[in-house]
Order: sequence, then structure tokens, then C-alpha cells
Amino acid sequence: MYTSIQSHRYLLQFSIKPSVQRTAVMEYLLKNRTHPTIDEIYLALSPSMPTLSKTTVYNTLNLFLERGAVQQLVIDEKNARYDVDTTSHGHFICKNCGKVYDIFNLSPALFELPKNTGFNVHAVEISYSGVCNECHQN
Amino acid sequence: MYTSIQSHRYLLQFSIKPSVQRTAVMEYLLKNRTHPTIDEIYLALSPSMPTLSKTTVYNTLNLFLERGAVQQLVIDEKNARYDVDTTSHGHFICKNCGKVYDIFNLSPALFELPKNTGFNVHAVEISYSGVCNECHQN
DNA sequence: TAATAAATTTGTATCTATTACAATTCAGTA
DNA sequence: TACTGAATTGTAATAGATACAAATTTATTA
Repeated sequence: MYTSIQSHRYLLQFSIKPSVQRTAVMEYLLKNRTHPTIDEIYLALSPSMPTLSKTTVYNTLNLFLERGAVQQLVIDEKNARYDVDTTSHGHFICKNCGKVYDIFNLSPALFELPKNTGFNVHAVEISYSGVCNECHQN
Repeated sequence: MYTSIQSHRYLLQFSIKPSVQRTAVMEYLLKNRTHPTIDEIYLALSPSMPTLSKTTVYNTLNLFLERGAVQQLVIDEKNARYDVDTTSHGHFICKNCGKVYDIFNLSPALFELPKNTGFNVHAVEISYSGVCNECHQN
């Protein structure tokens, strides 16, 4: 899987100076494709990095966002979520458990930016919602 | 345009008991297709309804949402926004000024719910972002 | 290498959207 | 008119995110 060294290199591709904290956050994102929240990232890294501050996690993800190393998902009313996969794909949020899943295999046509809208459209976000199977069964 | 009486009738269609406050909020939504936030609704109605509480606006919109009289837009990281138009259309948010605009005339194919995803998909939200023309010029 | 400058991290305080909840008010009915 | 339940209100509490200054780390220059 992804190592710290690979995360380090990954950051450099986006012109991000790889500090220990930034590398750890990126490594977490590369390994955990669960669209984590700031809190989830912080709680996951905290045990092995006791001095880590939540502010640093915020700063780090804002930097990643600026540099295009991650995309922010606005799908969950409660928290911002982050995705290292910046290629075209949709997301599904379970309104019961709150988990966010990827939806690949959508037609590329869905991700085309509309013309003649009167706006300078830069990005699309396609968000589905409903109930996931785990929650549906219980 | 929309009158208080029409808003009253509109609420009844969704089995919502039309109180003075609820009717005023619905009338505001029917007249102002700007995807307002709770705060914007509260500030707009407050002068003519001095006793109105912001909690009531929250309660009211949560009720409207439950009954399907409005849809909640999750496109703005800062606030929830509400739209009385529950038919299929997309939205555009200007990352500069924060305004949310409708995008009609999108292909109906965009609003089809995907099959075989392993989820019970109930709804789609198609959100574009970028810079609006007003902001682009300045 | 030592001293200095710049960048990063950290902790605390602050802001703000939203919800919880109890008290009050209002509407409908006997 | 008195009573019952629903709706509204105000305050307090919760929680995500940002502001900011102090402390620490990293880079640069003498």
C-alpha cells in the first residue's frame, strides 16, 4: 500500500512542502478512501502523533485544497469531507449512517460543464443520497 | 405574484397546518427564488413580524423539508439553503460572492438515479461552482 | 557552526450555524 | 369560558471552522 515516502512524493507533485504532519495527513488520505472529516483524520492520527493539533489538520487540508491535491465534498450538512481522488466520479451519502461512498462508472457526460449558463463554471459535484444496504437491512 | 392566500393553499397541499409564521415563510420562499438561508429568511421577515423567532424559522423549514414542500441544498459549506422548486434542476454557486443560481435546461439524463450501485438511491443533487459574471467583471 | 529569518505548528479564543429544551402563547373544542 | 394540544419563543448548549499570537521547527546567511 501507500508508504510515507510515497505520500512525500505525492505532496511534491502538488508543490506542497512535505512536513511530517502534512505527510501523515496525505498518507492517511491515500490509504483511507472513506472521504474522512477533519475530526476523523485528527482522531486517527492523534494516537501516533500526540502533539498534533486539530488546527494543523484544518490548515493542512486547506492547503491541499488550494493546491488541488484533494477535493472538498459538500455533501454532508454537518462536516466538510475530503477526497484525494480528484478524477470524475460521483458520491452517495447514506442519510441514516452518514457514510459517504464513491460512485464510479457514471457516464462521463454527467461531468461535462454546461455551456452558455452565464457563469464561469469550474467544477461539478454529483451527489446522490438515500439509504445504504447495511442500514436498509437493519 | 404570490399572495398570502396562495401560500396558505400551497401549505395545505403538503398537509402542513398553515400558521401565520409558516404562511409567511412559504410566501417568502415562493416570491424569492434565491435559495435563501435561514438567516436571510429571518432577517427579511423580522421587520414585519417583530416577534418572529429564528428557532421558528428553523422549525418551519425542517417541517417543510419533512413534508417535501422544499428541498434543502447542500452546496454552500457555510449554511443550508432552501428551494421551493423541487423539480429536477441544477445549481451553481459563485465561490466569490456566495450566491446560488438555478441551472435549468440540463439534460434529464443527469437526474436519473443510478442502478446497481448497492444503495437505495432516493435523490440526486447536481452542483456546479465557479465565478459568476458579476464577480468575474470586477 | 552560530545566528537569524522564515515557515510551520500549536493552543486558545472566537465566531457562527444548528439543535435542545422548557416556558409561554395560541388555536381548537367541549 | 375552561381545557387540551400544538406552535412559537427565548435561552442555553453543541459543534464545526477560523483568527491569531506564541512557540517550535526548518531554512538561510554570515
